[in-house]
Amino acid sequence: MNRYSSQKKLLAAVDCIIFGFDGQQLKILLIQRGFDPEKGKWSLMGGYVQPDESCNEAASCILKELTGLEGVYLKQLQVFSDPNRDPLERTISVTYFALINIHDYETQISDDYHAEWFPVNKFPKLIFDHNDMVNIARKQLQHEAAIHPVLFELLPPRFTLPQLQGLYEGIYNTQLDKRNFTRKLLSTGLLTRQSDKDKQGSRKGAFFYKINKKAFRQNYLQKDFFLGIK
Amino acid sequence: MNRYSSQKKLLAAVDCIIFGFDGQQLKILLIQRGFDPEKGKWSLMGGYVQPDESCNEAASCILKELTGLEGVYLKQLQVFSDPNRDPLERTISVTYFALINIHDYETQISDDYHAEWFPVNKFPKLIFDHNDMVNIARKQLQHEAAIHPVLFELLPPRFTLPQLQGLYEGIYNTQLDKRNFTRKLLSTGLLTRQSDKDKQGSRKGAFFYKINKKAFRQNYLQKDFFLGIK
DNA sequence: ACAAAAGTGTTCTCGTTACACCCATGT
DNA sequence: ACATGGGTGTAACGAGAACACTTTTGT
Repeated sequence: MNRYSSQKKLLAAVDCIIFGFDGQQLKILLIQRGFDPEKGKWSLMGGYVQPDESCNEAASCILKELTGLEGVYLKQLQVFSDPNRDPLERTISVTYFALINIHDYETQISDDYHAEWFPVNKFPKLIFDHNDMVNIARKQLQHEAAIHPVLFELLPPRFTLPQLQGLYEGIYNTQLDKRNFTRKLLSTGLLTRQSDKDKQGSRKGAFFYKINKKAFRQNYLQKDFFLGIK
Repeated sequence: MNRYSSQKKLLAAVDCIIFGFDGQQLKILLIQRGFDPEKGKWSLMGGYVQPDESCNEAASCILKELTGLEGVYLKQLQVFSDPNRDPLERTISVTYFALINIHDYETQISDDYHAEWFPVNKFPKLIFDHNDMVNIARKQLQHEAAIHPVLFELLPPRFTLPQLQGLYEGIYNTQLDKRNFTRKLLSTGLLTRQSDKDKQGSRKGAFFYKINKKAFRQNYLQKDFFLGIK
C-alpha cells in the first residue's frame, strides 16, 4: 500500500567497501556472493535496507554480520541507481566506505561469506557496478587521508613509521620521501613514540608509535575546508 | 512482485538544494509544498525516482521542471533515510546540490511551485529533515569552492571582482582581504578582464570579468586531493 | 571638494621540497 | 665486517598573511 498515490517503490541496498591495512599493504575485503544472480562471483559485502532501519544502520549491521566488529568507521559515499544495474529487480545501492584494522578482524571473521582480503591494486572483477564503487571509494580514501591526517582506524594499536609511510604510499600509489614524511607526521603531535621497537622489518628495528587520541579529538575532528585566502 | 524473496521495497525521492547568486548575496531556492502532509509549508524542490530513471536523471528532471534549465551543475550529496523522516510512508531521499545563475533562472521560472529565493543565512523552517539537508549542502559548497576555484556555475556571464569576493564571503561567512583575494583569483589565469565597467556599485565603477572557460577545462577539471607531502 | 568604492605592491613567515649521510643490529 | 633498513638536518623556494595608500568619478 502506498499513500503517495501511484509512486513506484523499489529495493534499497547498501554495499560496503571495506579497507584494511595489514602492516604492509592496503587491502579490500570481498565476498563470494551467496545467491543468484551471479552466485559465487566476487562482490562487495552488502544487504538490503530493512523497513525499520536507516541506511547507516543497515551498513553497520552488515559490517557486524561479516566481521563481528561494532563501532567501525563508516562513511556514506554515493548512491548507484542505474535502472538496470541489478538485472532481476530495480535496486538502488547506497555505498559505504569502512576502515578497519585487519588484526581486529582476523580474530572475529565469520566464515559464512567466503570472504577474502585482496590488495587494492589487484583484485578480481566484481559483479554489477561494484568495480565502480571500489574506484570511488579509493578516491574518497585519498580525500580522507588528506583532510583527516593519520588514518588511525586502519592502524593497529602500535605501528611503526615505515609501516605508516607504506600505508600512505598505497593510498596514493606513489613514493614518499622518508624524511619529509616523518617530519610532517610527527609535527602533528598525534603520534607518541613507544620505548620498544618492531624487529620484523630490519635488524635495527623501528620504533613503535601510538596514536595520541586526545590530541586527535581536540585538533582534527571538525576540520573544515577552506579556500586558502584570508 | 519481488524476485529477491521477502525484501521490502520503499519509496526513493530526490531533493535539490539549489544555490544561486544575485550579484550581492548567496541564496537558495525554496518552494511551497503542494500536497499533504505539510502542504503549503516551505520545502526543498524534490520528487520521486521513477522506475526507468537513475537518481541523477530524476534530479535533472526535477530541476528542469522548476527552473526550465537543463545542463545545470548538479552533484549528489547524501542519502537521508531515517525510517520516520516522512510520516506517511517510508521514503529515502537522495539529496542533490545545484548551482545556478539567478539571471538565467529568472527568465524561465515556472510559477507552479510558488518558489522563492532566500538568503542562505536567513530562510524559513523547512519540512521534515530539509534543514539538515541545507546545512550539509552549505558545507559541500565550501568544499567545492576550495577545490574547484571560481564557481562559474553561479556567476552571470560578466561579473566584477567585488561581486566575486562577496560570493566567496557569503560561502565562507567571513571577510576576505581584497588585495589577497584579487591576487589569488587573477593568478589562476581563469579570469579575463573586459574593457567596460559596472557602475552599479560605486562612482568609480568596477571592471567586468569573464570566465576563461578554456583554461578552466584544461587546468581545473580533474583536480585531485593530495596529502601535501612528497 | 569630498565621499565612496576600486585598485594595487611589499615584506614576513611558514610549510613544502630536495637532497645525503650516519646509526643500530643480526648474521 | 658488512649488509640492511631506520633515523635525522639544512638550504632554497613559494604561497599565504598582514598591511595602507592612490585612483576615479558622481554629487
